[in-house]
Amino acid sequence: MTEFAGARIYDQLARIGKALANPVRLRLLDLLDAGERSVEELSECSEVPVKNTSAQLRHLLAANLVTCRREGTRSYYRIADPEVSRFLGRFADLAEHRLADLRVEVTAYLDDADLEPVSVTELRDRLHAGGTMLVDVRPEAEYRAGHLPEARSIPLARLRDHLDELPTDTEIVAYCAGPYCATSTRAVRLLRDAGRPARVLAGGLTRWRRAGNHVTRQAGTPA
Amino acid sequence: MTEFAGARIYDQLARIGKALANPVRLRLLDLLDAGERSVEELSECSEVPVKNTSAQLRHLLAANLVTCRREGTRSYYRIADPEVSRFLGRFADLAEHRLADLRVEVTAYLDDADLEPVSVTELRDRLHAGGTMLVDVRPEAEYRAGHLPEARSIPLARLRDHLDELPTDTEIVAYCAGPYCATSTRAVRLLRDAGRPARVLAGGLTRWRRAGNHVTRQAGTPA
DNA sequence: CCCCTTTTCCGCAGATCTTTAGAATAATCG
DNA sequence: CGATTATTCTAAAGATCTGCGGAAAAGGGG
Repeated sequence: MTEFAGARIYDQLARIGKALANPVRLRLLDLLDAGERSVEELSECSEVPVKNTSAQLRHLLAANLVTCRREGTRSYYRIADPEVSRFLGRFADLAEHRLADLRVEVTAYLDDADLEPVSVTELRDRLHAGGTMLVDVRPEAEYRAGHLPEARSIPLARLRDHLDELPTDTEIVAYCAGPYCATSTRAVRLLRDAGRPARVLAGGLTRWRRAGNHVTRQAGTPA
Repeated sequence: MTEFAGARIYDQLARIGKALANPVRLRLLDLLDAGERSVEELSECSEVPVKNTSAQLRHLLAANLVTCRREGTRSYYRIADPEVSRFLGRFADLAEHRLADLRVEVTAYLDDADLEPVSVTELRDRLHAGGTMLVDVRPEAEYRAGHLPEARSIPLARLRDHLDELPTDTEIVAYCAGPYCATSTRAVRLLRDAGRPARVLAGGLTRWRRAGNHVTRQAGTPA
């Protein structure tokens, strides 16, 4: 009746939808959103067998959401385009907005209400004003792949050994990968137990990036 | 490694993705984006059997993307939230941006390059300035469900009979449902053959709405 | 109450997607 | 050139989704 194009156009649209229809692929996209990764790294981070990771990455490649670059014996994947990155943020926003279950899962998992999360804008103001120490508590490899300006890398696993290097009078803000990552929450609990005034960055690196802020890459890491 | 929430959070996200992973569902969402519809209307417009339409609508309902309202013996579905509508636009933008195949399909199907499509912003300026006649060429039922301000309804099927009411000196802009709808293209060809200076509105009602412009609803049609 | 319309539920056959094992490829290093 | 490592390809079992026939709700209207 409305004389729409045949199924073909909607088949094409559905290719993008299908790419987003699987939890493993969404997880991989979120990981890639933080920076380029090899298959093995992705597999390790997502706790999905390498073969399966590779298979799902091929789906994402087919949907043109990621690109692949070979270097020696390994393949590095990355988000194809900043447009995709922006879209992922909107996708997550919609999901959070529409799915009550998701909100429940997130708050139950993160459980950071008492840690006084710092918003991205508030953090930016604080960094500008000075007097705040910013700590990246992710594994060092992730820090190298891209981190907040002025952030110091102290992976959660090594945090306890570096306590004496942290001030007791300056506020510490810890962050990790993304909005569904609990590493920074754990870090802040540890810091508070050690008497440090610490808070988490709400939404982690992902939300920082999505707000359009700059991310520092280690020299040598390809742009 | 990164201590992400278990699969649960990504399972929830994937619920939205799955809803977008099927061409029929995407088509239904596009139809609903133009206004509330009953199952039967949707079935007719999308050329999908009623049973199947109903089944797919239940999926969308489960994903919380649409809502349902019963009136007498029939069910009316609609987009759950303007947020969803906005998201659909972004989804289509991403698809068009990333999928070369989609662009090919669209241009091959619409084939309106020679019809000098008018952009939404240009149309708004023209309406403001006056001297442009705006015609809605969709079936009358769709016009009633929601149309552009100042638009006159002349369904494509009846256009030939109403030619004498159309000016020969004022530019006519015709529009239909959405970016993948060819009704307005046909209407403009017909008008041009009849010596009228006509152009199509690029993206139709859908793009007009997505640009945040007002849509007029007939009295009696529930908001 | 029965009949009619519209929509939904049930269930099954066929298609598609996911996961993983095993083989193949591709690059690197002795 | 053979051994090694990282990744992809192939294939197949299992899970999930889709489309549709038949039947059941749920609301009118006579």
